[in-house]
Amino acid sequence: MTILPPHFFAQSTLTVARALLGQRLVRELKGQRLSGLIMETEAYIGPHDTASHASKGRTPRTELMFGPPGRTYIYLIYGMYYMLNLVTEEENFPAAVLIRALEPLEGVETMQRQRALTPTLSQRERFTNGPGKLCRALQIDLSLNNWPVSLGQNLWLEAGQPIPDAAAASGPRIGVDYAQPADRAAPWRVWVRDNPFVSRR
DNA sequence: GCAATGATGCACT
DNA sequence: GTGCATCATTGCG
Repeated sequence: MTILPPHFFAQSTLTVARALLGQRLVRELKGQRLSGLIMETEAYIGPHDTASHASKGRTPRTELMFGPPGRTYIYLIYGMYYMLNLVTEEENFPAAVLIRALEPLEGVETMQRQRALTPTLSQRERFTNGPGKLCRALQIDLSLNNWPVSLGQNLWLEAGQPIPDAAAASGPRIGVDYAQPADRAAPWRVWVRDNPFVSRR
């Protein structure tokens, strides 16, 4: 079992977004392992990407995106969902990868319980197929903000299942209609083709 | 099947 | 006061 090291996240953001597909995200909760393989990510790159929070400049909230790679950037959206990002590239260049979907592997019943799903929504495909949903399922909140993910505690990544190029797809990001047209159209969302755990079924 | 909508807290003008 | 890197439910047909 190999924990992804800090220099993995120091690469270009698109490289990291692609390389994260198939890697295993692990959450340790009260001694129990919850984990899943990453099936979908999105890249937010640099100070001029108007889809990125960092395009507004350095603020207390976006400061982490300007920080060193290999840490989390987590924020609350719509008053109720957390988003999990991993900071990439060198310090002072604001960039991160949003984790959008997982295939749940370990702790599936715990994830289901934390999502408090009704029976009609109890398929495994629905537990973690969206950025807000996976944070709820893995109990990821602001207490994990700015967390170094190479320590192998609380939250980390392990080498998973390599995804061949033929199985990887890319396209425009989701939920960024407020961005400039060029940024809205940039194919910076990456996912595993025909995978049932990807968001927006 | 789909589109429309309400929930809900906080960063930022 | 405005606007979110979302999701589950409702109301259609």
